[in-house]
Amino acid sequence: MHPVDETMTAPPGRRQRARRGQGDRLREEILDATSALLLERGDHQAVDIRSVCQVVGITPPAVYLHFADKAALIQATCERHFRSLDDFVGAAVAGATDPMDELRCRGRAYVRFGIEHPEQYRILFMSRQAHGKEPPGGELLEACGFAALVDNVTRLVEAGAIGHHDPVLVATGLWTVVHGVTSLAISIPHYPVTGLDALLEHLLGTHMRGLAGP
Amino acid sequence: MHPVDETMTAPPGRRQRARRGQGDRLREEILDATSALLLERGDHQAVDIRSVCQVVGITPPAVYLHFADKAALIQATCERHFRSLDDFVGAAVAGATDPMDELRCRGRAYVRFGIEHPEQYRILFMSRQAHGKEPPGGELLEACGFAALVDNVTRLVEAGAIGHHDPVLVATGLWTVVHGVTSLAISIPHYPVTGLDALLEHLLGTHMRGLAGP
DNA sequence: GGTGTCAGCTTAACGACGTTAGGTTTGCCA
DNA sequence: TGGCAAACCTAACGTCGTTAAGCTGACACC
Repeated sequence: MHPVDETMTAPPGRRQRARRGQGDRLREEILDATSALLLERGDHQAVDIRSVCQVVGITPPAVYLHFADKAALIQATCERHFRSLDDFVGAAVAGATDPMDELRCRGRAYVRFGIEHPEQYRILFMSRQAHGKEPPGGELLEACGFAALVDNVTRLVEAGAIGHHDPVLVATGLWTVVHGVTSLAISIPHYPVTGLDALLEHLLGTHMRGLAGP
Repeated sequence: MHPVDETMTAPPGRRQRARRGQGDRLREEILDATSALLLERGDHQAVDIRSVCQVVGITPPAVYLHFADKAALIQATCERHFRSLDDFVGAAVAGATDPMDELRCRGRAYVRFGIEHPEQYRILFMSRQAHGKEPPGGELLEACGFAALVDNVTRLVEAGAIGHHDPVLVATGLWTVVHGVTSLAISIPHYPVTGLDALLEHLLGTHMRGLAGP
């Protein structure tokens, strides 16, 4: 005699408890559910703990066994999601003909990834205390492929394609530009009036020309 | 016989009701209180309606006679605050020697103003639905002095200092760059590693050089 | 096979917040 | 001097994040 018909669609209806050492499996399930709800509702304020729990099939306090609070949950969700940014940019850069072209591909891919995942981008790069006590060389920069960007710039400097600048400064400047585009595109409706692609190409072109100078 | 000693410090203790046609006066007082709390707590989520009411000396429902909801209140507070941006930039530009220098002053002033009022900047230019159904030529652009920026660029084009570009495109690009700096400076601790002034000058210099080209 | 233990949850509830329905006071005009 | 509407209050609802305290079932051990 079945106490409950378990042939139904999985989640709503009590989840079976994890095995002894498998407590961390729930953590991943919570992240999955949060990710889905974040995508569905497009706003982390609209994602509430109780909804997440309903999807997973647990009760609210169980969340706090794996995450300190809601902010930590949302943050972890976005960080996990953005680990794929590096791969995404890497794939976009694969067909680049030279370091200069590579840099442009990098910028285009970054902006595209950000715009395709606006809420995650907002939380990671536009929220208040996103990376409160992170050390200067924090993992956020790695998450957004900053090391690869610096490497790209360094190759350009060595090739003599751009003047003798500090690669870190140049890379930070480039990141700032593409972030500016991404950030405004996410937040401001009807931005830019002139068309996003046109603006991005204008910015990349202008910036590259400026870097090539003295 | 006094029901309550009204010689105390004004706010906590019932506010006297406004005159017949003066209901809008309360609106301004609510905005003042919200502004102060926003500055004090540095986070619009930490500013709650009840605290605002306590400062003003009213009860929560009175707020809803003047603002649709909390978001509208916060939004109105920031918009009112940012009306001074245009003046601030204008003052910074007053001593400029030529249109090119003026443009740099404009950029520096914009970044400075944003960083000095981070929470307001975040709400106005980095929040989700900040300007939901605004028409393309919305008032937000005016608030940030976009018209003056376009004018500045137009003068540069006419003077032959930069190539024959679309002034609106160039202005949008410049706005994007300074917004990128401001936005990251507000959100990311330890940004930029190379120093904020150095980065801003690098970006402005690079961009200007790029604009001067073909 | 029984039994103790502890990871892995649950039940129940607290306190704060945004918001609303409905009442009450007060200035002003006829 | 009434009446009316603007201006505000009282009281409460529902939701949310979060916590204290208890249950339960998988596993190690005898």
